[in-house]
Amino acid sequence: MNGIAEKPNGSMLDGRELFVELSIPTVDGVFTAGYSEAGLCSLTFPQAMSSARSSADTSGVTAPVSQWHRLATAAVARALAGKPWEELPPLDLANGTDFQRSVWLALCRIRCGQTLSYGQVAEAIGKPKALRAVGGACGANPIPVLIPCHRVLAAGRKIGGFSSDPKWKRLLLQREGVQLSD
DNA sequence: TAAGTGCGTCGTT
DNA sequence: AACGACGCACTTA
Repeated sequence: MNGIAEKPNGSMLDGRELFVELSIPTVDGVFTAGYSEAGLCSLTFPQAMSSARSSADTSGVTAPVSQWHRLATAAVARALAGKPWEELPPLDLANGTDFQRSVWLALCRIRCGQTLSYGQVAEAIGKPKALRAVGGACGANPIPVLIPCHRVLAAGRKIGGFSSDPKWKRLLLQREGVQLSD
């Protein structure tokens, strides 16, 4: 399934824009990473209907993309092991609104094994009353796992929501040694 | 206690 | 104008 593809947000390529999808095989299934000319722009969890394709074949992509993909692949492996990663490729967050970007950046500052509540994230970006909108921005996170939206819990250390299967949120938190109240 | 209802709040569609 | 990956106060059982 590697190669040129449609962007996750549905917008078609305009011919000037680069977008490639490469697979990231892991112990928990095959993730899919999307790259633009600016960096990593999407990451999706293994699909229920997993494709037979399992190798990350970077032949035919530009040098920066293959380097970014090495970094992303290593980082995802570390994340799934519940450990902090060394380095990330540049993240292309151009899709998001200013508000969403401010939330996603705040999430990137939460360390492995540490969690914040939606309210605390809202405070961190200087909009203490926008806690509900923070949930919306988490749901719009184009790069889950590496932009660790799973480290945002509801008040009282309850699990809170998760756009894709909540089992991933529980799994990631458990691997990081985070204890939930429910 | 546990579970359910109502409402303030605000970014997004 | 309606809808949430929220949080709190306030019923009910």
